[in-house]
Amino acid sequence: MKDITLKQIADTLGISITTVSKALKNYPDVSPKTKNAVLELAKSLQYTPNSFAVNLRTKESKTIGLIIPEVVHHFFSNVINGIIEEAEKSGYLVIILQSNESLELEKKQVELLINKRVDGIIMSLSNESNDDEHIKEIIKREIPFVLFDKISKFINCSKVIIDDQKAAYNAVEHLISKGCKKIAHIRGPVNPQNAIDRFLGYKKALEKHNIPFDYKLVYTCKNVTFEEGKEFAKQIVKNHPDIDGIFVITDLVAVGVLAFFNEQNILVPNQIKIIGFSNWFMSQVITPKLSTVDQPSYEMGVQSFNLLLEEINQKKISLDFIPKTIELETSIIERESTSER
Amino acid sequence: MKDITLKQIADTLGISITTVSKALKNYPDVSPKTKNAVLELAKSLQYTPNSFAVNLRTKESKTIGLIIPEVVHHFFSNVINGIIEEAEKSGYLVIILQSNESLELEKKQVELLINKRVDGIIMSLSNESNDDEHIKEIIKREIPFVLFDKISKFINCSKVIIDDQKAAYNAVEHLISKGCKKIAHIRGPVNPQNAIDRFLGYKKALEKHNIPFDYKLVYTCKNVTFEEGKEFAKQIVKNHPDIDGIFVITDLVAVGVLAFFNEQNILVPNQIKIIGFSNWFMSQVITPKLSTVDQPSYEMGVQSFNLLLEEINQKKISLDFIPKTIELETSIIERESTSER
DNA sequence: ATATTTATCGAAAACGTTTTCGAAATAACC
DNA sequence: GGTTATTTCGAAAACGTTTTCGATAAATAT
Repeated sequence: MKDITLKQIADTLGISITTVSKALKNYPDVSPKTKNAVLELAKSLQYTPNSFAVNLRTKESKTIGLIIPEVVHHFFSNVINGIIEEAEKSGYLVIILQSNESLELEKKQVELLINKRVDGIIMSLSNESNDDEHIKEIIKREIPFVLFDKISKFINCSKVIIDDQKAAYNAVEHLISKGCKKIAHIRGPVNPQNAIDRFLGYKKALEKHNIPFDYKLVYTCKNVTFEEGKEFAKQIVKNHPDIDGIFVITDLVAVGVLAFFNEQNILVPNQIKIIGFSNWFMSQVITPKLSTVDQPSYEMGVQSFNLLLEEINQKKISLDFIPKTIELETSIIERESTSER
Repeated sequence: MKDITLKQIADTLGISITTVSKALKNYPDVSPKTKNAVLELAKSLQYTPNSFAVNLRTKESKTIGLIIPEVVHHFFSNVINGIIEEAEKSGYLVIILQSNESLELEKKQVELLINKRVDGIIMSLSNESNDDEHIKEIIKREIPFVLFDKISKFINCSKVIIDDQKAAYNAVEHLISKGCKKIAHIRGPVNPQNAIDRFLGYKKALEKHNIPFDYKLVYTCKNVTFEEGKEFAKQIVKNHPDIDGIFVITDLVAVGVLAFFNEQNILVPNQIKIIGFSNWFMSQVITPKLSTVDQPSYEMGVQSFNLLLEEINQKKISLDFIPKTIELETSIIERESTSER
C-alpha cells in the first residue's frame, strides 16, 4: 500500500512527471487528450499530492498556529471555533497551543510554531506577557501575525479587539441608570490591557456621573475564577454593606458573585445589581439571569483569521505590509441581575 | 532575512553538509573538534532544521489530527486540553477539526487529515456516524487511529472509553437508593453508542430493582441542548406528574431541566431528584447543585494520545499492530439534586 | 517554398534534509 | 616495512513536488 506519486502516473502513461504535474494543475500547455488521461488515472488511483513535498517546494504549509491562554474557556473556545471554521474555507488547518497564562510557556509555544514554519500565527497574550523577545522574533521574521482580545499596545501588528474601555463605561453607566449609587468593580489581573481598559472605563463612568472613585471598591482577580467571585462577594458585603452595584470583569467571576449572594439570601437585583462581561452562554441560564456585555467571540475568530490571511497573501507579493486593527462592536445585554427591582 | 540551512553552515566552516547534519544529530563518526564548531555556529546562527524538508525525508510530520463533534463543549474542550498537553510532551502538535455532528463534514475532515499526511488521527464520532467508508479508509491506509468516547463497536481500532452502561446503571441505582420509584430518562440521540449504552444501563437498573420499564418515560434528545432539557422537563411534569426521579444523558441538558423546575417552583430534590452525566464544571455552581456521573475528560485525552503514540511507534517497527481498548473509571458524584430531602 | 508563430512536451534544477557507503587519513599491529 | 583497524569525512541518492526554459512538431503566414 504505497502512496501514489506523480512518477507512477507518468510511467504508466508513458509521459513525463512534468506533464502530469501540469495536467493536474491545469497548465495551458498540455493537450486536452493527455490532460484527460492524467486526470482520469489520477482519480482512479486516488492520487493526492504529497503535502510534505509541496510544502518544501512552495515554502508554505497551509497551516497556521493559534496560541491562547486556555482551551477550556467559554470565550476562547468560541474564538477557536470561529478561526477553525473560517480557516477551513480557505484551505488552512489550525494547530492549537496553550500558554496557560504563563509567559515562559508562551515563549516555548511561539518557538514551536516558528520551527514548525506555520504560515502565520494568531495569538491572545497571556496575563504575564507584553512586548517580549518572542513576539519581537515573530515580527522580525516577518511571519504573518495577528493579536486578538488580549493584546499589547506596544506591538505593531494586526489586531482584532473590542473597545474595552467604552464597553466597561457603558456597563457601569447601565448600573448607574438603574439607580446604583455605590458601585464596586471586580477587575482582572494588573497586567493585561483589557483588564486595565475595563477598569479605566469603570472609573470614567463614575467620574462622568459625579460618583467619587474609591480604590477600596476595586477588587483585583488573580486567576479570574468562579471561586474568586465568591470570595470577593463575601469581602464586599463585609467591608462595604452599602454597595448597590458591582461591575465584574467577566461572567464566570460574576456567576461566582451571584452564587455567594444566593447562598446568603442577598437579593439580586433588589439589594445589589450585578453586570458581567462577555455574554457567556451560562449567564442566561442561572438565577437570576445575568446582565452582561456581549463580546462577539466567534466573530473575533473569523475576523482574526481573515486579517491573517490578508497578511499572508500580501506578504507573498511584497514585504511591506501595513498592520490593520479591527474593532468589533459590543452591546449591553440587560437581564434580571440589573432589572429595576 | 533568509533561513539558515545546513549548506550555509557547511560553507562557512568549509566542511560538507553531511558532516554538519551528523554533528547536529550527534553521529559517532564526527570528531569532537568539528562537532563543537558546528554546534557553536548553529547556535549563534539560531539554526533550526527546515521541518518541511525533514517531513519529506523522514515521512513524518510530528503532527496529529483530532476530529470532534464540537469545540465549544465542556467535555470535548477538556479532552482537547488533555490531548494537546500530552502530545506536546512527545513533541507532537495537534490539528483540530470539527464535524458539527455531521457525517458529511466528518468525511471531509478525515480526507483533509489524510491528505495532510498527519502521523495519526484521534476521533470521536459524530451522531450520524458508524463504520463508514471514510473510517475504513483510515484503517486501510494503516494510519494510526484512536477513537474515544463516541465510538463504534464495528470499527477495529484502539479506543478509550468508559463503561457507559455500568455508569448509567449506577446513576439510576443511585436514584433508586434515594427513594425514587418512578424514574424517567432523557436520553441522547438514537444512533450514538454511548446514548444506547446509557439507555441500556437505565433499563437494566430498573429491572434489577423490579421497577417496570415504561418506554413512555424515555425522552430522546435530538440536539442535546439546554433548551431540550427545559422542554422535556415541561413534558414530563405534564404527562407524568408522579415521576420522582430523572436520569439525564448529560449535565447540560440536566441544567435545562433544573432551570424549568426552578421557574415552576418544583422543588428539587424534594419533589423530583435529578442526576446528570459527565460532571460539567457548571453543575456544582447552579442551584441546586447537580448530582452527576464523573467522566474523566482530561484523562481521556491523555490516554487517547498515549494510545495513538504507541501505535505510531509500533507501526514504525512492524505493521501488525493489535488495537487496544482502555476503559476509564467513572464515579457517582452526589450533590444536592439527589439528596434525601 | 520558407519563415514564423503556436501548441505540446520534457529535462533539469531546486527546495533542505537524512543516510548509505565508500574513500582517505591516521593509528595500531606484527 | 607492510598490513590491518580505526577514525573522520564527503559524494551522492533519495524524498515528491513545482517551475523554468529549451526543444520539437505542427500550424499558420508570407
